[in-house]
Amino acid sequence: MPSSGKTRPTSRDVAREAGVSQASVSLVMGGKWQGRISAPTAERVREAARILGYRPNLAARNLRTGRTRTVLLVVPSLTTHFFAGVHTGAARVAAAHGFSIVLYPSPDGVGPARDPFASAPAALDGVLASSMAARALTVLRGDRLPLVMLDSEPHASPGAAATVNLDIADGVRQAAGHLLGLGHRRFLHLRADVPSWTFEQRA
DNA sequence: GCTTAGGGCAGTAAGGGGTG
DNA sequence: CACCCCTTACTGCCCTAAGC
Repeated sequence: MPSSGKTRPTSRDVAREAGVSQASVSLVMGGKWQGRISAPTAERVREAARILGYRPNLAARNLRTGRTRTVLLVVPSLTTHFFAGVHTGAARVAAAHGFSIVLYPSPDGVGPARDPFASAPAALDGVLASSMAARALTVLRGDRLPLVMLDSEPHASPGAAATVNLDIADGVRQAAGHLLGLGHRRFLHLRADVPSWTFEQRA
């Protein structure tokens, strides 16, 4: 049972329940026990954790590792299907790698995005920015946070670890070709009045 | 009012007991 | 002696209590 009236069991509680040290619990729960802990002992630890309802304390883990396994996703808008899709995909991939995504809307994708935390570099492990200008993220990421740019001008993000873009120009060419093939000859391009690399490519 | 000590929690390097 | 399995001791940062 959880010790000393606490509402939440700790790894020490699990260790006591399983009859092992706290370090062994850490190895088993972290999936790093193979070769260091016997299978029966690992199973005993897992069973004790299950009985107590133990879940690792993320604050303590972050304290020890100095990492938060949290990535900030910065998007210009929360009300379009495109960015909903970006978030869904990012969250799915992040979860598969043990990361979580914090969504942060920065309505002006060009101007500087404000830091939503007291210090983003202390609260985050990285920044994903969709359809933003890299310079808009200076305040957010400082000179430490890794940055991946989505849907952004490839050569205007010198600090980015990677840039992921759709082949917008070819997509528009194909769409135009399709319409031409259907016999259409006059087109209207209705575009947003926002200075954006994506819109320029599309135009 | 300021400083110091200690608690909280999980991760990990280093080390030790037991066995073949 | 080598290896397996596990423990010990320490670390990180922040907050609070205790002491001066």
